[in-house]
Amino acid sequence: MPRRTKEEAQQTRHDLLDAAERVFEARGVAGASLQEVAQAAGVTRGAVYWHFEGKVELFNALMDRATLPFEQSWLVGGPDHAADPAGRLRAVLCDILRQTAHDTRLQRVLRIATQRVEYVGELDGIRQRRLVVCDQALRRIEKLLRLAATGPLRPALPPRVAARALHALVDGLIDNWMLDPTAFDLERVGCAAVDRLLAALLVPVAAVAAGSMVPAPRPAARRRG
Amino acid sequence: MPRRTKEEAQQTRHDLLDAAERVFEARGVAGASLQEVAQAAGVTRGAVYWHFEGKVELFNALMDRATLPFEQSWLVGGPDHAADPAGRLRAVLCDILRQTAHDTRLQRVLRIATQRVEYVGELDGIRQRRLVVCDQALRRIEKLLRLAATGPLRPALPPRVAARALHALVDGLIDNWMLDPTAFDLERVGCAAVDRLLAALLVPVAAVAAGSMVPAPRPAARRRG
DNA sequence: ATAAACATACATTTTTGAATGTATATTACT
DNA sequence: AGTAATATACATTCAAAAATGTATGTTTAT
Repeated sequence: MPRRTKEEAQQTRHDLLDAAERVFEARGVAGASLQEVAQAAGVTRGAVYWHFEGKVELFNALMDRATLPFEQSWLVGGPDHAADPAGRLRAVLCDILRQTAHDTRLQRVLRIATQRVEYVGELDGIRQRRLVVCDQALRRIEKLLRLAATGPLRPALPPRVAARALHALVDGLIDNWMLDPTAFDLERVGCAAVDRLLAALLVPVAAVAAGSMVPAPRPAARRRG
Repeated sequence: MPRRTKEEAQQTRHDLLDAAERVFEARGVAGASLQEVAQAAGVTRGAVYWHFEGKVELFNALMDRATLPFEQSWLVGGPDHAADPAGRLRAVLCDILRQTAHDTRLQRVLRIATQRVEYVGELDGIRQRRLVVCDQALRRIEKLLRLAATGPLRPALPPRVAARALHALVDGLIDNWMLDPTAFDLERVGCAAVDRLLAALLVPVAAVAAGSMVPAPRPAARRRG
């Protein structure tokens, strides 16, 4: 009994995206058939092909719905001009960890993007997407680091390198936690780790003048040991 | 013309694993057909089904060949009882980064394991495998941290937490670099980041007594704001 | 001679894309 | 306001391709 009202049609589209999330997480993007997705949504394949060109566009629409509001809330919004940019940076990074640890839907989409899809062919767009988000995050972190350096703090590394380190730490924490969420407390352990790295990256001017506090790590090998 | 000598048969098996590496990287594990793998190895599907039960066992054999020598060289071997455990820890972590940046075959297998396979169904064994390696690495790092703490250094965090942070940093660096190897210099940036985090994790006893050097990061929220 | 090390052929299953059918909202027209 | 016309929102059906697993054939080392 087709031709529901426009709102019902949009509801069907929404249901299809929800179903796709569940099916993709359970069976993988390549392993899932559109038959399974349709069945999980309570419709037939005809509805899928009406709303989407095929599996690729369905997947992209799924990622759009999940990541578009995501990016804007963190990477665009935020009064970075406020005082205490170091504290602001810490808050931003820890919020990401906290949000990831608590938001079930976010976890599902993250799991699909990192463990349930092959970055190949037309689905390689997911890699491009991750690169864009990564770049935005790096810019944001670097900007806050530079702002922090205008106070009584000095960066111990070039801001770009320091930003890369912070981003890699948060990314690695989330990745490891997604492999086994029972392994450790993402928010608690993660925030502690971010605190430590931030402390090492933004040192008081006095400490910089007196030399770094590194416990005698031999300098990086230039060319030969 | 079958039934070559035993060595030739083993060579065929080896060729099949090589071909699988290339095909899996190019088309993804789910997206690749055994026909393509056989063709890339210069044989037919009959040879594949003779040497392996199917795609799953082929994939597992591929991972075994790549990761088994890997684990033993880093996680088992190594005179950790030597002096300067902090320097030893730094060397181990930076060696991982250096090796990853230079070993093309390692990169290919890493890319397959992280971007070319869906962690689902029978292929979910790859997740278990990553968890085992992760656990071994954590133990090794934690052990070295404890050894380092017997000297004039004190860990600024519980060793288990500190080990998790170091591991996540290295893992995140490698993951980000694998997304776009042209984005930054893995060895140089990575070693600098490891140095900084190590410096923050292993602080001189005097600094511990005087309080941490954190630039006033508000303490992690306990329960509510 | 026998079994290993493949190649070849075949039947089955699964999925896809498209084509077609159809009932109902919506719109244009009066 | 009522009604025909049309586009919408699906369901159903179908043909074709592709991949898998197996069964069987063939050659050669031992």
